[in-house]
Amino acid sequence: AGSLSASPAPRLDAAISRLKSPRMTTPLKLFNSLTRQLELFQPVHPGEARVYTCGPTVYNYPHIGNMRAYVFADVLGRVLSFQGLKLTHVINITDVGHLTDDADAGEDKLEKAAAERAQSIWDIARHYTEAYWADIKALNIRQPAHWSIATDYVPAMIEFAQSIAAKHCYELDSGLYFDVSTVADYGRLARAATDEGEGRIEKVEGKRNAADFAIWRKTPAGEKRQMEWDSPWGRGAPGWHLECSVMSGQLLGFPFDIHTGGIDHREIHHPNEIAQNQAFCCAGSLADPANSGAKLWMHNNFLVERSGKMSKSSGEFLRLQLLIDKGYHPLAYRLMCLQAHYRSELEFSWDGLGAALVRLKRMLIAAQALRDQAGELPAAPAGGWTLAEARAQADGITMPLLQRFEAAITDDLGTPVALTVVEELLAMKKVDAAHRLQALAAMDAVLGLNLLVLDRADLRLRPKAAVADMAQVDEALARRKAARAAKDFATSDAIRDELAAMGVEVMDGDPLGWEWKL
RNA sequence: GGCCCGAUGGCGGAGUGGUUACGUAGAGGACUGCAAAUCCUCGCACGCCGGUUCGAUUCCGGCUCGGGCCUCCA
Repeated sequence: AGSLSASPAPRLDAAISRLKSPRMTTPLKLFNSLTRQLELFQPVHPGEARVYTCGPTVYNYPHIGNMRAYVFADVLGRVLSFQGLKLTHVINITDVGHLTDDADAGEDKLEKAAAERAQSIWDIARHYTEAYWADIKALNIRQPAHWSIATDYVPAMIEFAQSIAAKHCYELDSGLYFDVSTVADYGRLARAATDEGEGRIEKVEGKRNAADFAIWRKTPAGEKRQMEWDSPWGRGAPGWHLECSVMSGQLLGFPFDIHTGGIDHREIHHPNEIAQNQAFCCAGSLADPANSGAKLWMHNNFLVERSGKMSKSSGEFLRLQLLIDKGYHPLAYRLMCLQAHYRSELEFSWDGLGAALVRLKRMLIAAQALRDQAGELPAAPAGGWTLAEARAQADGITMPLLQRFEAAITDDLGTPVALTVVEELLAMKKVDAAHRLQALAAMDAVLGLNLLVLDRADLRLRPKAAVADMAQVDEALARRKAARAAKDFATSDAIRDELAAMGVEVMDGDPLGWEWKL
């Protein structure tokens, strides 16, 4: 019903204009995967924003495509903070193993990795958690309020499962299963995931519906796993959908504002999470999906490669550390992500990453000039810049730019357009440096490119494959400098070739002097 | 087989019913002993066929091609 009645746009506009008057804040529009529409963000708790982000399963290194999800969630969090909301962000770490093949059998990924490496499963999890956190830091992703570690919540998961078991679950030999027919509107997020039969879901004997999923996985008789817990349904491990429902509910309370994750989760993991939330919530099976757990579900699209989707199972994959080893600053990758809208697929290529690096370099050069010109910036207010504060500091030149920046960023996180506003700001040379620097600080608080902190020289990362050591480079540069001073250009040019062979490019007219060639 | 999405300049990537995205690459200029870097300026596009419209890259339909999910995956 209502499919051809009034489009949502006028209602949205009306709501926006209502909100606009009292405060100066630009209303935030976000795309809700549940309704597949832009919606006005209205916090569950006034003045607050509570966000849950599906985090990594730590049995392997994250690849840069994984990291796109956290760059996206970080920008979302920064925008919410920028709006003056008190942000509580949770990212989970799934250290309970997932299974290697179908949903209900097969090897546990963590157990498998542990066996292959002859290490404890806990060591494996810690190792990859730390690798993930290193990437988070390198990408200038802000620390969430909580990193929720799944294994810390197993008792809570059992409790949760017990509370829904009678009405919504049934037990099989392999575990406790959730009956998706017991909740209203199952699969609304995925759109028509209720179809049965033709799917490729492997049959589990006894399942009532093809889409039913495990809440608790029993350890097969005679086997012993490194990670297993006692439960009313026998020794085993929680199903992975359960983890997110429990941790988000415990740390943020139902209902909370926004749940984020990769677009792949829209089809299976999140519908199942929603079903669990519905079962758990007071209204039980009839609860509206949109009111049971998160109000708003947001999904970032994939980073893709010509060879297809980056996959952990396809062997070699792109790690952030690989980019760094090749001499690309990690924030160039962040910028690459920001250049595209989070809901669009983004094509990865080394050329594209190089383009982002050049762009970042030029932005930094301009930002540095601005810093030199403007001098000390007044300290940022406690808790960082908000829109209201940035506007209070703005003048006739920066105000319109700030407004355009806000318009872009509050339109479902329009980072590509927001970046062009930053560049416009930077290009207005010799005009009102102090105000421009303040505006830049506010904008960078959202984008997180560290434009006020990074030095251009920070981008000069030595590629791992570079053959020359610094002593050699310095020595050659010194010799060349002497030759140039003596106007011995033949020698000078010969040394330049020598340096080029070492992977070093000289730049005489540039304060930096030289650069590694990528 | 089911569900869904996309197709924009060399590459990446926004947006719009009638006018400029932007970045990078490329071209020209300034600077430089030369080159590079930097700065300035400039070209370059809207998959195909219909329809709606005064007008469509933008809306509708079809086609072609590409991709995703349906199995752990951001």
